[in-house]
Amino acid sequence: MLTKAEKTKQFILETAVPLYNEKGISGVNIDDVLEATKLTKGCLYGHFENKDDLSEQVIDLALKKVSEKIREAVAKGKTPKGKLIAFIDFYKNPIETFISGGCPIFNTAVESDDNYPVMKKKVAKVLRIGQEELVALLKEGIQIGEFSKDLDPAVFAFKMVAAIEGGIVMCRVMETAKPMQGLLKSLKMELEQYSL
Amino acid sequence: MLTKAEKTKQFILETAVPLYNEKGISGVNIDDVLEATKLTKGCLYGHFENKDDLSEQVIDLALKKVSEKIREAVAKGKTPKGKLIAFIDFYKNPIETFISGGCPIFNTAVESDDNYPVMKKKVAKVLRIGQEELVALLKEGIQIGEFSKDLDPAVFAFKMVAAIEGGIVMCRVMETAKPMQGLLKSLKMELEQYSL
DNA sequence: TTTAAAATATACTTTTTAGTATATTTGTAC
DNA sequence: GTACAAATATACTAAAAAGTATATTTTAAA
Repeated sequence: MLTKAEKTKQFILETAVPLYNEKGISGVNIDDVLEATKLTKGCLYGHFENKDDLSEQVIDLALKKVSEKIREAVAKGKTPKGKLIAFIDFYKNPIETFISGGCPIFNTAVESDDNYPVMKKKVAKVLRIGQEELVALLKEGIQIGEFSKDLDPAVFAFKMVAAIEGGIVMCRVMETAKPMQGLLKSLKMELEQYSL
Repeated sequence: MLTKAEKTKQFILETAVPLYNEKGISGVNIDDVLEATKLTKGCLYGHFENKDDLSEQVIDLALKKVSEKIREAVAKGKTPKGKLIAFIDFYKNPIETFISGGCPIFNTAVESDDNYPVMKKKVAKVLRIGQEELVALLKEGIQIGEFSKDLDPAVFAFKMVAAIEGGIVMCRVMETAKPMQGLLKSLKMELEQYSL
């Protein structure tokens, strides 16, 4: 059973996740977190060394949550092709995202790039593992004869994620989910072209 | 001729552009700008009302600079297809970008999304106009018989920008320009498929 | 060259944010 | 139920950042 302290800490992290995803690491301040949790400084600093410590654990949780959710979605597909389509459909709605504020992987990637080397490493790892999993899926698809050998797994995996993540940002800023539909359809068509 | 004050103001803006692109709007503070320009507060506040005013003008300039540079690059292409290939090649090197710190359009898009409505509008406009220009180029290509009518201009324009911008972020975080080459090649191949 | 206005520098105040010392409350083992 | 430790709240200090008043320097017109 979780102790009261562990529960509180988890509550703080869970509450802070959307806050960080919306405002960014530099944009969040401690008072925002206190306001959102209705807790006080004494309490917060009882669970975290300082703001950096909090930020790191929040980002960790955000990355973990979204990674797990995507894996869950992908797992619902029956074959490699089905799994890839499930992946493509994951961010069907780029405005109302799983964690409010867009994709935490990408948000953190952009902000950490020149400023937060520790976070940057974390995101890089998530992206790298994600790419490896997608490549493995595409290779499996080729092996079982679902896809043609002309399909380059590494190139397609990268293109897919880059386009989807880029598309999310564009849709959010332009305040329309519409182009996303066309994009996802186009990615599926591309996959279809390589289908046997 | 530019007065001294105008020169100084331009100098501040030009110096601040890469700073903002690297650190983000929330991440930059006035002292960073003073440090980079070797100027003093009195001087800076003589040219800008406050930090928001400075930020807005810096972002304006960054967006203008990158837009112009892209237009220049595209203009070098002879036909619609040539122009599109020039566009695709623009961010060939996602690590050493035109303005240090990645693409200012995307960086600003991500940060402004939930925090800076004014900037968000500016980026949305830049993206919208960019899409319109690319769509026009693709339509022209279809009209003059360079591309097949099966090519959907709006979908392809969106996919292209989303993939490139997403690819830039991924490459930067993973610290490798390699996947970008595969992506750009793949986008060109896609264009080739629709070529007559 | 003189001089008045514009531009810039200096030295300050204010505000915001992070962090801490200590008091109070709450949970739990006895 | 009591007592002790863990958890949380209060009220403070410290640091960082923004912003301002005023002095000094520079520019350019007369």
